[in-house]
Amino acid sequence: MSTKNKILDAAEVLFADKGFNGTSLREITSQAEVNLAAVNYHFGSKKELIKAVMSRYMNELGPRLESALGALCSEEIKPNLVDVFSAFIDPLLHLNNFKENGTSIFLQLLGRGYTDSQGFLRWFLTTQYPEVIANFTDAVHKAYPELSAEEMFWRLHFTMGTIVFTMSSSEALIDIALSDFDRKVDIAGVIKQVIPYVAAGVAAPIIR
Amino acid sequence: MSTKNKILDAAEVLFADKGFNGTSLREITSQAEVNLAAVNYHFGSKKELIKAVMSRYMNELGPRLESALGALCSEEIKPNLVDVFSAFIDPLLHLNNFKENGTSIFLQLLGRGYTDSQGFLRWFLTTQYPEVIANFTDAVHKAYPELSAEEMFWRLHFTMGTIVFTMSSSEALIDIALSDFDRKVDIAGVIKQVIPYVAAGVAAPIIR
DNA sequence: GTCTATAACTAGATAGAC
DNA sequence: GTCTATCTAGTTATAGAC
Repeated sequence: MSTKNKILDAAEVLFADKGFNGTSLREITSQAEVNLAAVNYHFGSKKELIKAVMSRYMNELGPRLESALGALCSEEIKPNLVDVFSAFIDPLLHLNNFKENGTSIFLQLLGRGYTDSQGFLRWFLTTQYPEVIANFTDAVHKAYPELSAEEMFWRLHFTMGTIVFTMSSSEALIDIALSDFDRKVDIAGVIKQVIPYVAAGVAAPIIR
Repeated sequence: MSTKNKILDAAEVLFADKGFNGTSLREITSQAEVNLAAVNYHFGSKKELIKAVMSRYMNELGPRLESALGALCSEEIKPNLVDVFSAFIDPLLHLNNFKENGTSIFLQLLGRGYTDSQGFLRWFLTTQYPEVIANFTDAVHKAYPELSAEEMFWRLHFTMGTIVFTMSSSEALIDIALSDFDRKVDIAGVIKQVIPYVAAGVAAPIIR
């Protein structure tokens, strides 16, 4: 296993857990069992390392998400919103094959990127992967054409917030579900819980 | 104006904007135009300062929220979920009288507290202000008694996520609404947009 | 490519004069 | 209660030997 990958593997777990600001290069390199200087040698800077961590996941997720949403849009019959959100399940869970706890780590990273470092990751995703976002809004529009572009903007953002925030604290939620309700859930279980919620939210009556 | 309050006023804005980890005591004291050592003199540590910032808001919000939710629970007729969530509007907007942009700042701080510093603020709120949470779950239970305690737990967490995440990035959202849709919204407008969404989410059909 | 050593800087916290 | 000066420990990043 290469030094570069050792760094990426250690960094993503620490970033997901403690945020980008909250994780030092020293923690990463000692966890990865490589020399401190290796990060700057292989990636140039901490910021570039963050981009590399996210890109590795996006390159895995993006094509699968595009084809799942694309299939939904090209069907003859109109999809419903639960179908649209359900299209995310397989691509997201596939990240668990790519990497242990990959789904959970990726979604936590996404949440960190939105709140840490004042939205630099939002910029990164929207400029580097705009086709994923376009695919999604197309699918939602097909499922719910009455929704205006502005309403769509608001509701998609609320949905993003729900998912990302839930996943940022998914470990705590899984612990609470076990201790308070004696219910053993994993990340797939959390995703299945959240889909009816966001689908209903997006489909809510429009009040003016 | 006392040094203590000057520090609190400067700290809350910086914390909301850049997170707790992302804000140094040096930034706070220079913004507040007080000496660096004053934070440790008046608050003991950075962590205690964070608690003091949150307490100032919670002490303002808590009683108003309790009476608004209490009124709803003591009514003869069953409230609906939109009423329950709408009970938050006045107490939250009242924070704007207490402090310029108080509503926005408080909700951003809440979001920071959930994601920064590995949930220490969640612990702080649930242990220091449990009656606010109990009031809310009672009101939701009265509006939607079919929801099991476990479903309630999940959906209230999703709701918290939606609100808090939305407010963390409310400035960006308000900018986008203006530039892309020529719509001028303020923080009250964002709250009114989000209520139908979360009410529908909480009221979503239960799938097992 | 990988290492040690260290530069250059920033963090939170404190001792002690006033 | 407020200041300066400083301590200790942390940070990212780099120069240069191997």
